[in-house]
Amino acid sequence: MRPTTKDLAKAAGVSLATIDRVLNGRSGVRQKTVDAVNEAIERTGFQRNQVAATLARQKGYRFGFVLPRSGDEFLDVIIKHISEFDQASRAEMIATKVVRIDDHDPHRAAKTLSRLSADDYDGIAIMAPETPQIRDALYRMRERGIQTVAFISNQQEEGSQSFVGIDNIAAGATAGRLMARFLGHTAGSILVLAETMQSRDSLERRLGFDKVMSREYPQFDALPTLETHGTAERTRLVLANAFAAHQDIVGLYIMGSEARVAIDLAQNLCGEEKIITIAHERTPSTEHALRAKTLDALINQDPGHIIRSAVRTLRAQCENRETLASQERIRIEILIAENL
Amino acid sequence: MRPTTKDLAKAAGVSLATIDRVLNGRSGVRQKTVDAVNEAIERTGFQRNQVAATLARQKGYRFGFVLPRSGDEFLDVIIKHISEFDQASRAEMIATKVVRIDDHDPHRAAKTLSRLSADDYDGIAIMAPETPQIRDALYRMRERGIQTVAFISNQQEEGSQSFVGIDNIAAGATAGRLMARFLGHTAGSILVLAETMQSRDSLERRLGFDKVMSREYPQFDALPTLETHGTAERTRLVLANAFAAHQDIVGLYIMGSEARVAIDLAQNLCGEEKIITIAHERTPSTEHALRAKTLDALINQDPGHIIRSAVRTLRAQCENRETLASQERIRIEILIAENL
DNA sequence: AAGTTTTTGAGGTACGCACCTCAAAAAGAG
DNA sequence: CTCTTTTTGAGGTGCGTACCTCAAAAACTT
Repeated sequence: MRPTTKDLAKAAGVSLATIDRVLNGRSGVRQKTVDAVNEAIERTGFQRNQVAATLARQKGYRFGFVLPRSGDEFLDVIIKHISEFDQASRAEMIATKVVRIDDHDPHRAAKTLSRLSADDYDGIAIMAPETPQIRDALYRMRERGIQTVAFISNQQEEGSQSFVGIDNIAAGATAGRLMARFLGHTAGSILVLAETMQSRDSLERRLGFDKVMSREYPQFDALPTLETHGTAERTRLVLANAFAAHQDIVGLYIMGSEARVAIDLAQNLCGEEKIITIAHERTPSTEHALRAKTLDALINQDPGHIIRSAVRTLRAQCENRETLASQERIRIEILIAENL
Repeated sequence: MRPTTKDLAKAAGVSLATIDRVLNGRSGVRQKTVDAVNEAIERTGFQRNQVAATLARQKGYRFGFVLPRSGDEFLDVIIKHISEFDQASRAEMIATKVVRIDDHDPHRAAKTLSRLSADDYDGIAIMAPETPQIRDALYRMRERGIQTVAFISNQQEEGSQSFVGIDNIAAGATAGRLMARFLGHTAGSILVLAETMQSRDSLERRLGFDKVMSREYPQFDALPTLETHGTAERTRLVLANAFAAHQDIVGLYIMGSEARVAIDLAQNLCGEEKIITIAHERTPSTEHALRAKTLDALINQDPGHIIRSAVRTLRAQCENRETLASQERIRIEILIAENL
């Protein structure tokens, strides 16, 4: 039988109340006693029964997913998955809610964050660009006792904060390698498209892409990143200009998660010769393009896994546990028509 | 506040005892009453609190993973992941154990299965070839009240039993498409290797592979499947013969999960011209080969996901719940050096 | 040493459900 | 209508932990 708090109390030679104080980090316990209890935990191999703990807490766990207000197709997919998860996990006493923030105004975003109270949220997973305001807001949030985890968009390297999502440098490198291999022996220019190069994610993807292309495939010329600013008109404009300026375009790498317009457009502009097109994130339209062969490959991060992983991470933080890093690494998925 | 059993009792106009009887499928309740309770469940939106239920059950859940005794590298990976999972989920009152069966002797295997008691296992996930004996043993097991789920190796189509794993036809097609795209404009013969073509998994993979190759890439000649019987000697023999008989080999597709020997061997036999090699399942050695560029792509099913999914499925069956199919579909992963 | 503060213990209640017993009520049989 | 069988209700206990209160003990202060 696994030891319970009662057994632990006996083993440590203290009372249940003290065990409770130590286990839940309450004050008023001498360091000496804390050490004795921890020693007993080690010795007996005590593990808190999370099932009973969750039940006793009354309120299960309430997690918030902080997402940008303005969104692309991928965001819709994420939101759908969050609500699905919410449904499925209610029986486990885990409630998830989506909170939208103004992604173009860091001050307003930070203000929204500052209004999130520990009375309503045990933790939040945030997808937002890294700005000083948001960084500060997150810091204060943690001080308020709300756990935080960055997801999809990384916040910073410093490791002070956990992150759930893919390694974007590796994702870019993956795209680069696939592009080169699919192109085979041909040579020419490759277009790279992003919503904006302000975002760290795009920068990292580009970095990874170039690392592979420039070092190993000199026959290709990866052109400077074109910025679409997320609008259809501008996408049209920059793509038309690029095709006019370069006659030898053989590939298109769409780094942003809104690929719809670009795929359709490139299809028309490229003429007879088909170009290899690679995009990110599985959405209804990229999926359709993949099936229609207007897209050759998709680099994807599974929304379901990301969400579950974010919740597991937040929960572990709430319970002061470690997570198995191996279980939480989000895979960089390569999708083609056959493995959708 | 979510309704509890108490609320449900009031809503249905029955006592807690009756609610308990209905919820846990005990006998001695008139159909009329059962219907009334179910109607009240619908009406109030009652959902059993699994946290409390698990706690009250005393014994958490005990699941067995039935694996073949003779194993390859992939099996080792699976086992490692199961024990990792076991560690991590003890706090959730879920215990997992590995049970080995004799995969070459269906009768002994069935006998081992018949000895598994409902007193020791709430459910089992089985990875085994489909034979009448095993099918029967599984049937009887379910009668004994043990939930079952097939994993990795499918048992049958009939849908009477749940399956956690990849669609092997699609996996084969994925391999085929990648093979063709990586080969580009070259032409020639492609070797296909399997442990045995007796297994349904290999058959399905071959089927998918051929579907893509024969229909869309007539320039390639996918040779008949070579069987290695899982031994290094035979692998050496069939490969040497094949390379001797065909001078135009450009690709190698290894369908089994023991790729080590074949990769090394093909590397030596193919001479100057590099051949495109694709294998299944991530293991230390396929991972190494991928990094060393002696392997071009890997088709993988994530062991961690499979195991978690199998457990979620078994648990849902124990609790008489549905699972979200979308959450449980195992992805056919494409791995290259960049997205390992 | 007396007083003050800090630390600890003993005991309780609650969470939502499973599982048990026994008696009472309802339904069916003759 | 009585007798038997089936169905239902009332009540209890326990799972392992969180969280609370109050008093007692121990540790410092002056």
